[in-house]
Amino acid sequence: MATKTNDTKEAILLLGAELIQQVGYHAFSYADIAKKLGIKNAAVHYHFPGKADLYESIVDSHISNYTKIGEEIAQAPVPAKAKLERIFSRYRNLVDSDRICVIGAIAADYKTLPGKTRSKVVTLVELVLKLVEKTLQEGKKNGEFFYTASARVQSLLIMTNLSAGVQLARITGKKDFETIRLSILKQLTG
Amino acid sequence: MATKTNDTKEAILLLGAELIQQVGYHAFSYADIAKKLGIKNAAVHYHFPGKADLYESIVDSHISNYTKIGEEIAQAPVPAKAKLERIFSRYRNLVDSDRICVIGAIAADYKTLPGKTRSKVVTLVELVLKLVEKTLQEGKKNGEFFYTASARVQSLLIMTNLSAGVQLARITGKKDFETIRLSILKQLTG
DNA sequence: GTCTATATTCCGATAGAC
DNA sequence: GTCTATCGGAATATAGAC
Repeated sequence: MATKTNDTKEAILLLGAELIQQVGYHAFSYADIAKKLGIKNAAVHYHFPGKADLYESIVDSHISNYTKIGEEIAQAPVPAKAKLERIFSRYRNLVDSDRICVIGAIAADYKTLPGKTRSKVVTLVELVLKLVEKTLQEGKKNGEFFYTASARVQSLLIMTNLSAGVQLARITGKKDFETIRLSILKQLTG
Repeated sequence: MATKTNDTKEAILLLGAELIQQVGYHAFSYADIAKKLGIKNAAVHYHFPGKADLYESIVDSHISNYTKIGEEIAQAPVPAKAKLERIFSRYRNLVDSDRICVIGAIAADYKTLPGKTRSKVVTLVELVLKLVEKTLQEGKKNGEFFYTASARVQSLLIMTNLSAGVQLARITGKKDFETIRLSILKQLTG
C-alpha cells in the first residue's frame, strides 16, 4: 500500500535530484530539504541516514528511469527521429527549470563521491550513451539519419553537445541551447 | 618587484582554480588551501577577504589569460589547425590532471554565485567562444577547415564537445575524450 | 604579511520521546 | 515516521599581536 512513508521518501528523492542539478551536491543541506518539504531534519535522516545514501539512491532512481525509457523506446512503433527528440526534449526541459543534466552535475561532484556511488554512475552514463547509440543505428538503417562516424562516437558527440549545451545556456542564454539542439538534428537528417 | 605577497596571492589563485575544477567551489575550504600552501587560515583571508572574492579573482585571471591567448593567436603565423590544437591541448591536459574545464565547473556553481561574478563569467565564456569562432573562420578561408554551419554555431558545437568531453572522461575513461577530440578534427578537416 | 585565538554559524548526524 | 533536543565538528570570518 502507498503509505505516507513512501510519499515522503519519494519527495526527498525528487527534491534531492533537483537540488543536485540546480546548485550541486555540496551546496544544499538536509535542512534545506526539510524546510522545503515542511518536515524536520531528523525525518530526512530517517529515510536516508547519510547524505551519501541520498546521492546513491538518486543515481539508482535515474538508472531505473533510463532503463524504463530504453525498454519503451525499443518497442515504440515510431520513427527514430521521434525517439531521439524524446530524449532531446528532456534536455530542453532542464534549461527551463534552471537545472543542468544529471550526468553533468554528477561529473562535477565526481571526485568527492564514494567508490560505490561512482560505480553506479558509470552504469548510468553507459546506459544513456547506449540508448542514444541504438537510436542512431536504427535511424541510419531506416534512412532517417546520416552520419559518418560510428554510432558510438556519434552518440558521444551528441550527448556532449546536449550536456554542455544546457550548462552553457545557464550563462549565455537559452537560445544557445536551442541553436545546438537544432544543429544536431539538421546535421543528422542531412 | 616580486614580493612574497604576490607569490602567495598567486599561489592561492592557482590552487583555488585547481580545486574549483577538481571538486567544485563548495567542496573545499580556506583551511584546505592554507594546509596545502603551508600557511594559516587568516593569511588566505588577508589576500581574499571572502571566498566569493577569491572566486571572482579566479574568473578575472582566466579572462586575462584568454585575452592574452587571443592576442597571440591573432598574430601567430601558423595554420589555423595548429591554433585550434593549442586550445584542444589545454583540454587534454585537464583530463590528465583530474580537472574539468573552468567553464563547466563554473556552470555547475553558477546558481550560487553573486550577480557581479556571474557577469564576469558571461564575459569569459563569450571570449572563449569568440576565440574559437575566429580560428574556425580563418581555417575556412585558408581551405583548412570544412563545415556548413556558421562559425558561431560550429564554435558552440566544438566547445560543448570539449567541455562535456572532459566531464565524461572522468566517468567513462580518458579514451573517450581522445575519441571526441580526434573526431572533431577529422570532421573539420574533411 | 602572517600569526594565534576566537566568534559565529551551519552542517551532518544521533538519542530518545511521541 | 516524525518530532525535540543536542552533540561534535567544520566552515567562514574577524580582532589583534608580531
